[in-house]
Amino acid sequence: MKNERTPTVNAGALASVGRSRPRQRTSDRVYEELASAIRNVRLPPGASLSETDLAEQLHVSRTPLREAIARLVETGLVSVVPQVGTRVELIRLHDVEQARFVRENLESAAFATACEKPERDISGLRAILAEQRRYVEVHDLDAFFAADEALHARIFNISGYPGAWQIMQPMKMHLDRLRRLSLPDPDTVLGLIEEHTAIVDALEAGDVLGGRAHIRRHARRALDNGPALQAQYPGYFTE
Amino acid sequence: MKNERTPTVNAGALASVGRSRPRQRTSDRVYEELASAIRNVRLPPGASLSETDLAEQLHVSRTPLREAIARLVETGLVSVVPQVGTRVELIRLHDVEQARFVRENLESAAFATACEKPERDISGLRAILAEQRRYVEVHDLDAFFAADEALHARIFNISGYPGAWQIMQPMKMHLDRLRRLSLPDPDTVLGLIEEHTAIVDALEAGDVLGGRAHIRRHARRALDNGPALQAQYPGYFTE
DNA sequence: GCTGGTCGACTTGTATGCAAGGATTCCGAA
DNA sequence: TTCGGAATCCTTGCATACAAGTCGACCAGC
Repeated sequence: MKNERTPTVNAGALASVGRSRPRQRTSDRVYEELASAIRNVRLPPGASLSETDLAEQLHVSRTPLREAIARLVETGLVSVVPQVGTRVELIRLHDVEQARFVRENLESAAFATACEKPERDISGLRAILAEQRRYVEVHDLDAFFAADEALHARIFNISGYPGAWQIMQPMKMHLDRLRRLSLPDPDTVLGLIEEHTAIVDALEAGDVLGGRAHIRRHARRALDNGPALQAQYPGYFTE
Repeated sequence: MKNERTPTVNAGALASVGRSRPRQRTSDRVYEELASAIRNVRLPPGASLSETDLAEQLHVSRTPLREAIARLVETGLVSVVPQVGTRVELIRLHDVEQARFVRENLESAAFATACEKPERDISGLRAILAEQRRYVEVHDLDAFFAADEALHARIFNISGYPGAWQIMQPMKMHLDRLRRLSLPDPDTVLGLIEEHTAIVDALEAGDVLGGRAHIRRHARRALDNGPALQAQYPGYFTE
């Protein structure tokens, strides 16, 4: 492998903008690539990752690849056993339930805080809702998923605790894989939009209790599909 | 630097048990060492870390050190600017406030859940409380700090959501540095014990509202000292 | 004295080579 | 046929060499 600092042919379009200042490191690019692949279940749970093979596929050496893997281990997305192998972590419903607890309570608290803000601006949320409906019509699940994230992030922004959303990101990856698996079901998608609408309505009305109930239902939806998905993809789960 | 796979002289006793199976990797050891040093403010905020120097001090090569640093970057404890340098992140009170929000709400929710458990066992908590009082008498702040962690972890255990505590760990590091700085103040320590006692009492009595109030006060205590600590250690803070 | 430019010492980023250990496979013997 | 053992392949872990960039100091010219 010759030195290819800026390969003209770069496998995989890079959606992320990248920090402007330091030209994005190879390590970072690899990390984004792998994390995205794992979240979208393009790299399915249980898939084994060979460092040498991956390095060759991504046209990088093992060093930056290993640093990316170290970060993925830190977030619990992959596990590496020293002289045995590296694999994408299986989905543990128990862990997902823990993540659900965290998300439900934080989002509930953020919602309550947001309701107290007299200057809260709902228009952005409405726009995202409309956007989501469009994505459903054209069956663009990935865009729908991204908009879903944006909507919840916005609620945290309004609450004044955007950091809480950021903090949840690594943990949420586990939840996201399950949600991504359950997305092909049309009923699920419609239900999600309905709940989103209800949440935004409650926020506009300042209805704390009602909104919390919707958030609670929203957060538990993914987990409800858990057993069915486990039956459908038995190899993706453990315990 | 000769190959020293298992150095006989290992700087710094390692409290963590370590996964039994794979003999702890050098990278892991380095990570624990650095993370602990940063949390205890032995490596103060703003300290610059030279990879070559650090590697020499720790008797390892740059490779495992860099992997440890990559993980520390992932948790936001250090920042590295490509051709400039690596430094321990300064304390941002804004970030600490975000962490406070997360901790207060999660702990509050866990407490409420724990109160519902009829079989909740308080004896362990009482034991930790007694332990903490002993540590105060002998002025062992680090042990006091560790016991503090153990107590809160136990509450999450009782609630049935130990994972929520685990999930908070990386974020809590930021909060911990502030708490560690405010620990030398005797009033602070006594206040902490008092609040702990009140929380445990409330848990025993099943007093959800009372307990939540104490937890709220407890979580905000560290932040209250923020401005004073910022005045005392101006170089440790930013923004 | 001040300013501009160049050189050098330092930083991190990447590639590669080798070492150590586990797992599988294949062959031989019972 | 079955069981045992050894060798080989494949895995990750670590160390080192080199590349690229940034910052600062020093010196020359104005």
